[in-house]
Amino acid sequence: MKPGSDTSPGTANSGKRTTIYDIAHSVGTSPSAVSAVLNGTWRKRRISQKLADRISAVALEQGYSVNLQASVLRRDRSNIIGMVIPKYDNRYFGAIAEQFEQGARQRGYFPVITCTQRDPELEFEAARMLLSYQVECLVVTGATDPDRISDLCHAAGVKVVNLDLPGTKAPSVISDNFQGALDLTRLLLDDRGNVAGRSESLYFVGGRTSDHNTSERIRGFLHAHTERGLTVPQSHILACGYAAQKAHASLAALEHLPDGIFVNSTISLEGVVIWLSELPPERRQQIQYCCFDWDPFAALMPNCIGMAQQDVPALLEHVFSLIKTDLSSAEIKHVACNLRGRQPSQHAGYAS
Amino acid sequence: MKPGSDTSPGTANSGKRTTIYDIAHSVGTSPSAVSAVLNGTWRKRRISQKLADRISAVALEQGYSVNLQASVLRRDRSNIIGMVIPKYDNRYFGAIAEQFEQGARQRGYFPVITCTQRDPELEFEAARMLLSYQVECLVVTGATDPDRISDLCHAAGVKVVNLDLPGTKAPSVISDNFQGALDLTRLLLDDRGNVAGRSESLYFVGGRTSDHNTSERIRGFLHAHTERGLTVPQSHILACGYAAQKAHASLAALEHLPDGIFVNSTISLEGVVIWLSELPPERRQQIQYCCFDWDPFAALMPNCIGMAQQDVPALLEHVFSLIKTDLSSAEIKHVACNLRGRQPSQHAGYAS
DNA sequence: CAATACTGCTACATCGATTGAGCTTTGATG
DNA sequence: CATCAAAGCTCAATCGATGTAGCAGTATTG
Repeated sequence: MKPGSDTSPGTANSGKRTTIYDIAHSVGTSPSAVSAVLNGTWRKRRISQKLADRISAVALEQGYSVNLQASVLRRDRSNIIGMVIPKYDNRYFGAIAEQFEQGARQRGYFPVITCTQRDPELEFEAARMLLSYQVECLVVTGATDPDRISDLCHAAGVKVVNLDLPGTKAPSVISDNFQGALDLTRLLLDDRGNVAGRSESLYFVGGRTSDHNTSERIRGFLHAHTERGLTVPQSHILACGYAAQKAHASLAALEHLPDGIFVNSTISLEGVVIWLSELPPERRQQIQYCCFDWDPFAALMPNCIGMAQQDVPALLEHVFSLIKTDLSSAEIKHVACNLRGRQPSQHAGYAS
Repeated sequence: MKPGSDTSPGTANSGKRTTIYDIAHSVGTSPSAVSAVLNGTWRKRRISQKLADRISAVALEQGYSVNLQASVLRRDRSNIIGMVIPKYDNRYFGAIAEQFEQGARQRGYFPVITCTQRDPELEFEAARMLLSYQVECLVVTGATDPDRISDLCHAAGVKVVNLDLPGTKAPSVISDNFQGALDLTRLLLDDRGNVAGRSESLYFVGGRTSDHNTSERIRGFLHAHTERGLTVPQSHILACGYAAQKAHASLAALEHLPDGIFVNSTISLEGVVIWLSELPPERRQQIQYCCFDWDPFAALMPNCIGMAQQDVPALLEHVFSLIKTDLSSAEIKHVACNLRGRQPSQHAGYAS
């Protein structure tokens, strides 16, 4: 008997958590036996059913739960899988976090997610912290500088997968931003085609040109214009960052109103929608938009003609299979988006 | 030198993570000194600046990071603060998770959040798991059976606070659901008052009568009717659970259309909005609704006349102050909601 | 009845970091 | 030159769980 050798007077459970030593003491057996019984390896360690039952009973009665810090320290595996994510409070990242947890738990991992507000320094610190907690694997989502984190993980011998934004030093799983943006832009151009006298280029709002997703979406956006013989002036690309306020400000600064807007994310869309709501109704009704990402309410707003929903289950499926197979090839896996156009009934009603 | 006594040939960093023993070996000093230097206690342990510098340099070079499992095991404090939350993917819980993390980090804690899909068994298991990771404190959010978890925590000597749904065995911080629902219902009744020939009771959609929040909101809903001399028939309370599909189904089953709906959460609202979108436009325009909880897009939908936004920063402020002061009195702290009515410009435009 | 096999358990080293209790060495003081 | 203090370290126990090695007993076999 090593720790807590003080033979406490009444119930063993006063103040401190019960350990296998306490239980061993109560039952009158050894800590090894208690450990074996409580972690399920007791059959192959030839502990009798009788002793096992007594130990289980006492453990239950004393409300024992393993100290995983000690357990993980001793074993080689921690079973912890970490995720770094920029935000929780929008549908896309919320769904990623939620489904990641589910998937991890199903596969026997304990998921720990850290939210970093798109702050590069915090991203890096969070990754360090997760490594200190001995994660076996790290999923880095929407990081501004994934490669720096990949280096950290490689040094520690920890698997990394990038999700949503690609890196060059670890395998990445991302949406097919080009194709999604292309489809979405076509949808918007088609819709506008129904209205006579409009041939100007659409506007692109939100995101940063420095980030891979934004630049790919812009490429899709431009391509859809090109294939119809339209040119997009620089002034129509408002990659003002993701924040709602910035999108709002960019639109408010325009000299004349656009008739169609490609919104780069639901975060930016919040600004767009507020801006729209401030316009006089008759002007507002002329302005259609589409948005990359999906939100159930945004999808039913009057001026929304379509959204590109990223396929979160498929993205995560790929992440987990990469983790299992341990491909460290830094390849990029593209996953198609689901194009969600407006339902006919909505089109007829809501928008009119 | 205890662990890893094998003098590796080339770089120390081959396969395994570097430990203080590796660094001690490289520098030619003791693990104690390395530990002291790397955790900042070296000044009071009288380690020279010179040695400290050498150790730091080697640690950086070898990409060392503490093994927190070992560190936490040894110290009495883990600095981990846990949260159990039902979902991430709606604005309310997303905001809670995100701001909880921020607040925790600011206060020097390491936050670990677990999402339990409103499954009572998973809630309990998740709490057990967090206890196993030696959390110092647990915030239980929206749990179906918070008292069971409180018992568990008390047995382990861990502080608990209930958030969003109250319990009887630990202090709770919740929104003032009665007042919020009362205000919201008044808003909706006022709005309807402008339209001639409507005097029927509103409908209440979503949630479970067994849960505290729902029953308080129903109480507020009923009170607002009573104070205007209106009676609400049982058939107008559709507490069908939170899921969007259930709300949709309940409304679809109605014999004639309601003219005003009180929606119990944005999750239920998703179903309501889809149901609305399926109605012919002329019927749809007659139906106004309000919703407890807030969502930036939902707030701007044509038929939405107001939302009650729970004050997440204030809720969390109370949670953290409870944790600090350690009041184990099982009191319930009520926090007022922000009533967000529709802006005039929206009213005029979007809804018409 | 000795040799062997098997059952049922315990002892002890170990994981990596922390920390109270020393143990040298240097410097200052009487 | 002894004496004492302080500076600058190292030793070794410890946190709780795990698992290998091994020790008693009992049952089986020749």
